[in-house]
Amino acid sequence: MTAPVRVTKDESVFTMTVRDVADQSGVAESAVRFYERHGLVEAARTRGNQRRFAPDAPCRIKVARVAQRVGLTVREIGAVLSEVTPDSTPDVWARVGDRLVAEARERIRRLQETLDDLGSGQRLCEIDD
Amino acid sequence: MTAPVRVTKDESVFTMTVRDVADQSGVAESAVRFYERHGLVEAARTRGNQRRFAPDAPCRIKVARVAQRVGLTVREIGAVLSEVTPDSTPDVWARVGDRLVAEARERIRRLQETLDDLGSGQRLCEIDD
DNA sequence: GCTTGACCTCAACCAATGTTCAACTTCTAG
DNA sequence: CTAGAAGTTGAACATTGGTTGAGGTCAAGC
Repeated sequence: MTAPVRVTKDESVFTMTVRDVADQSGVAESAVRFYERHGLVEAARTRGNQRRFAPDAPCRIKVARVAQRVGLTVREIGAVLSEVTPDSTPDVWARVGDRLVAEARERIRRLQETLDDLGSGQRLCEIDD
Repeated sequence: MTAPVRVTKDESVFTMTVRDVADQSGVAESAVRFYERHGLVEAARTRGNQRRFAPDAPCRIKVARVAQRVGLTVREIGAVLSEVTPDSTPDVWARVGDRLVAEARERIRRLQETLDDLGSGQRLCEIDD
């Protein structure tokens, strides 16, 4: 053993620029920075203070966008994604998926409820919140 | 004919105060004023500049809230409600109901689409917007 | 050495949907 | 008639999810 081995983190995986992540995830650079500030993705910094993202960043952002579609706030998405690391096993991702499915079902359920109210023959202004 | 007859508008139906409307529709007074500013409800003014609403105001606001639940913006709701007057026939209200039903169905459809994507076995980060 | 492009931060702005506050005015009941 | 409850306005604030712009830095190529 000649050199110290860094077990915890290989900095070299942090290679993607903001531009790269924006392109590959399909959002604006400003959004990438916004998501980083809110903890959805993590970035290392170069000596010149520039962000460098790991290759999982675009994926995380894409998942975040799906999560937004089902109605999670950025804060909630941050919490969900904080459970996932680059070395997470697939079942961790599966739980994220489950969470999104549950959320989507709930939204659908509530909308369907409203829809049922609307079709109930009840007069519109008598539908309660 | 001794007195001029006002055929167009009987001001005397505008009797409800902001407080009345807020109570009967279940929203805050500030919201009632907000909705008035955005044209969801109309108010006459007393000589002292206070709002007086017609009895249909709470109903309009309740419908507006249902409309919000199905995803319409205040602007859109204003447009929808502008079709309805106190003397509208029931079928005008029915069309409002239809519009809300259509909107709710559309939202449900889109959510269901996302849900299907989530269940498709596809990896999360490969779901497109 | 200089220009160019990509990046940085921080602050301001946008839209939607209200709420809250201060400073007044009006209405109503006794 | 007068006190107190209730109404008025406009501006500022809050929250969510970003975008835009000014002013500054950094690295590379000519």
